[in-house]
Amino acid sequence: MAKKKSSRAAAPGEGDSAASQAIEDILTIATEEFALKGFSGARVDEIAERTQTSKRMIYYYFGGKEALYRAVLAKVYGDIRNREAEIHATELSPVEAIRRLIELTFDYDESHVPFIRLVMNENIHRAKYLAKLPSSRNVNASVIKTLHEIMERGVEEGVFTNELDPLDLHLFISAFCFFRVSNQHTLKVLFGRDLAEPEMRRRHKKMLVDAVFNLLGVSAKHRG
Amino acid sequence: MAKKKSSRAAAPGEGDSAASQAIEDILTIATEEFALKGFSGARVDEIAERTQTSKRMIYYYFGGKEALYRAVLAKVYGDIRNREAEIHATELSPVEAIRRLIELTFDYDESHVPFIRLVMNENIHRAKYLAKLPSSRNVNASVIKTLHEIMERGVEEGVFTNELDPLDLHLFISAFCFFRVSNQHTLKVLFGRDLAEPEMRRRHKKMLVDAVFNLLGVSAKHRG
Amino acid sequence: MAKKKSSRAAAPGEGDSAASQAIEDILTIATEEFALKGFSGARVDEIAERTQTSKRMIYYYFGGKEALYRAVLAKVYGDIRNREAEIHATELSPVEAIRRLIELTFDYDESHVPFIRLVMNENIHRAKYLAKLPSSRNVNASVIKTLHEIMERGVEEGVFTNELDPLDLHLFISAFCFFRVSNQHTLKVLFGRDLAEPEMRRRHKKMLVDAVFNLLGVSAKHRG
Amino acid sequence: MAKKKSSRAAAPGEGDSAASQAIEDILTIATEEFALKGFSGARVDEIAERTQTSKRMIYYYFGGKEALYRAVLAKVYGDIRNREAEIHATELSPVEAIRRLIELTFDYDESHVPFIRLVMNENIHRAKYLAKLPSSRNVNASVIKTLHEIMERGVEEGVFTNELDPLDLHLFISAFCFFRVSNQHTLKVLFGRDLAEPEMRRRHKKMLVDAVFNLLGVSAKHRG
DNA sequence: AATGAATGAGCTTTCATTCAT
DNA sequence: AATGAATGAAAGCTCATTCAT
Repeated sequence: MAKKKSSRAAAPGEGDSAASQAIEDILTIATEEFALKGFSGARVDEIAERTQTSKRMIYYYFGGKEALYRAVLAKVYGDIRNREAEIHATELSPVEAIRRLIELTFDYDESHVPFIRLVMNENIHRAKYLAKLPSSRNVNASVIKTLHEIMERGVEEGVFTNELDPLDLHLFISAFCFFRVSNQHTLKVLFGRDLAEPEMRRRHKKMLVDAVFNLLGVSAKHRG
Repeated sequence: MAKKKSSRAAAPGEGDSAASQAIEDILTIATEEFALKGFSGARVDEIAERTQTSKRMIYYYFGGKEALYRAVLAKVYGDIRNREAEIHATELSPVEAIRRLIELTFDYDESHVPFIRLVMNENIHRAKYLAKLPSSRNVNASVIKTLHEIMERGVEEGVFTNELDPLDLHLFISAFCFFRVSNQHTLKVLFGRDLAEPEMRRRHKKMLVDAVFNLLGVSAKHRG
Repeated sequence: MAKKKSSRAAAPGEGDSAASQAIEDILTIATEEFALKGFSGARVDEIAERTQTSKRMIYYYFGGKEALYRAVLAKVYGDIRNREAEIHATELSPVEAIRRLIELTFDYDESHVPFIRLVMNENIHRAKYLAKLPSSRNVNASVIKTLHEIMERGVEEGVFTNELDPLDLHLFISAFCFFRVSNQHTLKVLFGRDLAEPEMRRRHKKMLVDAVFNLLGVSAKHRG
Repeated sequence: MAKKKSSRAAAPGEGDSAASQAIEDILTIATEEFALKGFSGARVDEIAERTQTSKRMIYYYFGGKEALYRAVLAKVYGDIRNREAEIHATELSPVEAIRRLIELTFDYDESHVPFIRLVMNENIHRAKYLAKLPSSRNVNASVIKTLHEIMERGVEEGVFTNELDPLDLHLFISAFCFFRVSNQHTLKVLFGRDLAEPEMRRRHKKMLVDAVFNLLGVSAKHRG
């Protein structure tokens, strides 16, 4: 890599200097390693080896294994906001917004295995590291707000005939989407079925959408 | 070598000798430690220290850290069968059997946090150790059979107007029950709510039962 | 094996009781293991496992690893006497006696690899254990005496025109016979040749006989 | 990983940095220890203790006990080349070259006990580690070539009237020189004689030279 | 006389981290 | 600002041996 760059400015994390690139590189590899092996299972040596930089740099830039792990956590939790922004709930009918939200969650979880695994790992550690993140508190508040808004509209329009706690609904949706991915390996061993089978995927997605519409009391004719 | 010892000593838990007791003791503590810290995070030293026996004995009885972990895994997965036996599905009406099954799963997961955490840990390790257990394959096959039998009866009696894949339904139920416990810590940090709040527990349980009855097409009058 | 024998007499090592059989069994396996891995490399556990008896019995009968090793050493060094008895030097002409001695040594070493390896191992340990054997001192004295007697006769008869120190000659013969076996593995790696090849064997044997006759000043016509 | 380090660090001994010195230091002590106790008998702790560096450094520089042992092996086998270079066979008459070669081998083996012991140890391990050395194959090929060249010249010049396989002759010479050192301890115990006694040394050396000249068919007048 | 169960001591190895420039 | 070299502490594991009957 570049040895000497005269301008070494840029706030940590956004610049394009050699340093920033190294940081990005480390974060990418670290995300994979922590997701793959968990916090205790991951090895600083191994992360360093897969990186363009040296082990020493990890300490230089991040301070230690835990700090690196926290940086990884902050990154992946930050990425979720992008998902929610994509819903554009206000532009859709309540029914479509819900359907969209579920499908997005379903697909996001399935395609972001490292994120799922990091969350699992956090729970193994009783969210110890997540709790230390300054950004952690309000990360998911927006989902709740979005859900709340959709449900309010649905009730007003008379399509949702059942009121639910937004958090309950969020958990209900998240649980199934998350579990399918998080527990795929034990499920594979126990039942000999791969949850990624396209047919099963489709069935599961539909089942979840149906279940949510049922809970919200959406009549058949309103489901489109 | 150690394998032979292990299989002989740790065998069916009938004995009550001092050895059997020590083994039981080790298994109990090890279950807690592995559940608490995961496989990599748990320390043989620490398990030994909390035990009546010495670290050396763990190697004597089990052969190594991994073998001990596998014994723990075998134990907790074995315990699940007891839960299922408690359902007595055939003695109940289909509706009651389903309700019973859901409530039992809900309660079991909530009251067996170590089991939940061990399963999480297994998934972190891509079910590597579970796959090595000779008993792993048919552990959960019985749930599927039970579910299948209940659903068949429900359809025959005309109370279930919707047919579902038993595995799909099992996953649907498991996901919510499991997720509430497995992800309780990140959820607590993110939403500031404790999922063990009695009110929320009740609401969640009811929500799941409702959702399943909806999926099975059970009319309001048949739900009791 | 037999569990209880009423008569438990017999001095250690010669009787035919169950105990004696067990001792013999242990000695046989121990010889193999010590020859294979050396003193430090051999494992009491492994010896016990390959034995009909238990590890505990090794301590019961022999007292410990070192004592067992010494017993093995005593046994294999004792066996050598049988070799020398087979020479019947006095019944042969000096030339034939020498030839016979060399060929016997050559063949014995080649066919008693464990013995060779135990001697190597002893030298690794600076003959520490051999020195502790009560029988060690006079073990090989007889070879020297035999050689001395043959050479004396040869000189008297005028067939040996050169006088040699019997010990020197013994070492000269032993060295080549021993080395071919003891160093066969490194030689194989270094030169890619297996010293057990029949042709090479024959050549080596002849070379040694020739060399010794030369040293003893045996003229061509007397060599037969 | 460590392999990389090892091969980089322990590489051609040209460097004189602190690291190189530490490596040299470790290698020296390790050579002694492995020669003294064998591979299994030697303790990493003990090597470290006798070293200027720590046990940890041994793993840092070499990667493990086995790797260290292999490095030791590579070093001592490499040193032999220096011996052969000293012969300057081509500058000597065939008779003198042979004499020189024998005397050098005789003296080298006697003054390099650790080397002898390491070779013994390798044979205990069936040359397992030597076989893994990339340099092992052609180490001794040159001796054979040298011998071949000398013998060819001797035959041409009419001083060697007997043809021999160079490898056979090499083994013949090596056997005696090696055995005198390798088996000195058991021989001391068995015969009560120290092979290092100056008189015996001289006699043995002469005996070997004589024996070889005899095998090569060198007449008395050509021996100088 | 015979033995299953237990174990202290010490082994090799690994880990995240910091020194020194 | 950047880094190669070094390391204390502790991890998992193995060994010959002895306890208790």
